[in-house]
Amino acid sequence: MEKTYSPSDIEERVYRHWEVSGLFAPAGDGEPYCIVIPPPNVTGTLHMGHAFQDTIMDALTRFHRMSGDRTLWQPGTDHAGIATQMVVERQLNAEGLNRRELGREQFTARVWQWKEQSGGTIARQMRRLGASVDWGRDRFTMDPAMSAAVLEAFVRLHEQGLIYRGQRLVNWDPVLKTALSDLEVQSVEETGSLWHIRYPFADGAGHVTVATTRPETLLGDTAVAFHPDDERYRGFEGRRLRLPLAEREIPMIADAFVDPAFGSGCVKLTPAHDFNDYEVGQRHGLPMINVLTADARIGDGAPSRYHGLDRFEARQRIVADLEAAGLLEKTEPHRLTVPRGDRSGAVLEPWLTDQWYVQIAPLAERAIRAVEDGSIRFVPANWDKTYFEWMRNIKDWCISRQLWWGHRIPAWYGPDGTVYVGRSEAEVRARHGIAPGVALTQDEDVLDTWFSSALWPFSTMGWPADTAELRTFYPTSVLVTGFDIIFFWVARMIMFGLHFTGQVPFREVYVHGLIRDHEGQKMSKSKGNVIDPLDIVDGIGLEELVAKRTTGLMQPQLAPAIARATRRQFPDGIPAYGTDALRFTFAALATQSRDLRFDLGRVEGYRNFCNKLWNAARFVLMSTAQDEGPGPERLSQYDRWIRSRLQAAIAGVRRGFADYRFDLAAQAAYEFTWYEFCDWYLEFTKTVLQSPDSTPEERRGTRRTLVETLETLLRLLHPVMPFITEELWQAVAPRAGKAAASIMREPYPSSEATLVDEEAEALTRQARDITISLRGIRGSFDIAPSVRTPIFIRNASAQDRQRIESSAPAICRLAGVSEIRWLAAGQEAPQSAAASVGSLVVYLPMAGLIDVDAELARLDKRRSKVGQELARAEAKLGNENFVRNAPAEVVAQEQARVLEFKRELAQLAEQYERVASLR
RNA sequence: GGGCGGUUAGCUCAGCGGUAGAGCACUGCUUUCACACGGCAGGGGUCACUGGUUCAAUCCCAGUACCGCCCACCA
Repeated sequence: MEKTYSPSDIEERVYRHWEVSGLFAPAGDGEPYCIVIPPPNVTGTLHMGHAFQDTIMDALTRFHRMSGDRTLWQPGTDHAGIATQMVVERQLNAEGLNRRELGREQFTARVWQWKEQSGGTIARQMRRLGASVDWGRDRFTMDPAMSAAVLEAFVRLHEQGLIYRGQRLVNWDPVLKTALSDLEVQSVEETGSLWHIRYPFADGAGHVTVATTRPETLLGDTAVAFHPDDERYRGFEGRRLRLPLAEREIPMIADAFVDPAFGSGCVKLTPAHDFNDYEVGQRHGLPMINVLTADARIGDGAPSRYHGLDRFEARQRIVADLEAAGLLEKTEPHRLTVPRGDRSGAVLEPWLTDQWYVQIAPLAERAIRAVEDGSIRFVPANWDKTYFEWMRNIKDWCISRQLWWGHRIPAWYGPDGTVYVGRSEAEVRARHGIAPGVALTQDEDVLDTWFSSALWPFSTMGWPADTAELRTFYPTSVLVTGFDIIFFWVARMIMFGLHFTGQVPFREVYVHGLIRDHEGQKMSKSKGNVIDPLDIVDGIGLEELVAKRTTGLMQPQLAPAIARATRRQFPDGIPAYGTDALRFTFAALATQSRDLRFDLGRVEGYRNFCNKLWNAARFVLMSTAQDEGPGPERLSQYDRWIRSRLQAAIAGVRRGFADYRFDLAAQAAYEFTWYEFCDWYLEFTKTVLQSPDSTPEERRGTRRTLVETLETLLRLLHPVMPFITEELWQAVAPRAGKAAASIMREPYPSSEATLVDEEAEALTRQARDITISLRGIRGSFDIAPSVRTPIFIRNASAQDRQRIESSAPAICRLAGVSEIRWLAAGQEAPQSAAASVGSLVVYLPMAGLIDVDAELARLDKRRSKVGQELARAEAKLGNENFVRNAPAEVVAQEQARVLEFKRELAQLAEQYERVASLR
């Protein structure tokens, strides 16, 4: 074995072995356990957030698989309608083409081609990250079977009256020329203007003033409203105004929606271009005048001199015309929230169109109840508040998109405009008796991508058929997701799951934080702070990294700054840390926080941990390469100690998994491995294995313990660090009498109470405390590690003496002790430095070497610390309320501490005097 | 406007009604036969602030300040 762990030699080979051995498929007849992957964009690449999420899902999957559950991690990808279509359209633009020229069929063929070409990236990345998904069940949301599920869901909802087509205001993206759902609208606060405009009365008697941030919509105004209780406008209801520029007459109306304190208390109403105005318009039966076209130019509803103007040009023109007419009272700067499309970034328009909607209230009601009654549990629990908040205010879901890439809406229109919904044109014709000669045209639109995503937990299992998968794995066990898609995805899966299957889609939702860069910034291409997870695994040179970050930018002018920052942060590029180090970092990062700062320094630390484990295994293998042959065994106190500590570590890691606290699980595993197994136990075993005094029985016991502890530890670590543990396990397991194709299906360790050994722990604790005290003294006097000295111990009871003698070889080895001598009461120690260990005093003689001042300073420091503690403890006990009210064991503990402090202080004083007398 | 978080060592974060922790960084010693991606020792914190509850508060409660996120129809 190499001295240094080299992940690149191992990972791909090990993964291939797992995959060809079919180890990822569900097996056995244990309790079913299932996670469906949140399907990433099929043409995308995995970013750090995916890698993080995949690590958690894989750790859970491996944990449950090893626990004997029939475990399925269901993989798949998403067609990502808008995102993918935009990418391909951009490709076309670069070739001087556009999708309209190509036509629908050719265009979608082109998208499929792009999907085939780039679709393998994610699978490759996931393999590299060690994801143990069942590749045999890989799904894509536009696979025939998935599409059939979408069709079925749509038709059923329609039949049940839960999908309807209607004309109403929708969020319209004039760049992408499609409707969007409320969720796809980003509210961005921006600086604009507030224009105060005079609307003259039709009878020429003065005017009212209205304030607006969107003067161009004036052309579509159909009323001006004020608050019914507003004294200033008492009796104005029904008065007619002459709408400037459009020269139409519009009424004044009263509606409680108006805030009298804002501006003049009068608001213009444009029911066709504003959601509020629309509602007021509905209440008052106002006409709706559409003045915008699909690409947000001024259209037919407006006076012809404005036709064809872009909305922002029109705004300038209209303000100028108003000013010329003396109707512009004033203009003020104004902060306002602007709705923008989350994909295009374009300012959205509320626009009157025909769209398909899901009537959401009946679905939401059940979905709320499922979380209220605990059928679904959020982890951390607080997220249910966010969920309820949204679900209780939810509105109907606009599901039609004016795109070509996606599931086409299964609706056909007859020549008279009648709408028929069905699974196919043939079905529609048959059901409605439409003659072959009558033309039917299918709806041009496709469904919102999230419509198919909402079916994912059961469509991947074969729904609407009643399949074995569905019966076995549905409801799935847990959904692992970021909080950013609770509304987009989680809520909709719950609604659809309950509606179509009558069951929740998952029992738990583990909501993790979002991976940000080391400064807490969101990782994004335009910020230039993106790290490809595989670049951490395999490493990347600086130039390549700079190139990666600066090519394909939407705003190429950012490239130099990004290049500079990258060169500063990674002057030598990124070294190859390996998958396990990255995965361990993710696990350790998975606190309950919603922002998780990713720092390469931590990866380095956990890479070192991998190396530590590697070398520990190397040591175990070397130490057990030769043995005494079979025979009786005897476990030393150290053997019993590490076996006992291992139980605590197992319990800690298991608790972490059970609570979705991967950070705590990682910490428990790390601390045991490094601070107990490596730092102490491996050192202890040297005293047994390298001492001529130890018996064959003892050697056998220690060798067995070394191997068994490491073998168990590897299984304990495997869910988080699959590669290194597999590689080492294959070497170590045979020494423990085990052999298997993989560690993957070996049982997950469980904590066994019978192996907890208080006596061995106490014994070892004492040996450790003595060692640590002596090292402290040696450290403060700069005694070279090679110098060995005798020590003296005072106050040892017969039991202490027996115990310490049994630990003597370890103390001698680890603390540079040549010999342990005992001081009888009243017997003087030679010139020494001293330390208290429980009731014992340990002396380290320093004949002639002792630095009197240094030792006095050291004693002083300790004395002041102990003195402070003592004062605090005594003050507590002096408080009679404490003694009366605190639990007896707390009081007793405090009393014990006082005794301990007093004893140590006395010893310190005595030692101080002895040392001082040497001056 | 509503909702939800956060504030603990230089940095990133755990923790928790009763002795304040880790990683990284820092200082000193150390290349002895698992590991220098190592070992040993060490420095560093009035746990944001103010009140309250309690025998006891970093922890529970209330308020304040600052930071952040989400939702929302105020022109």
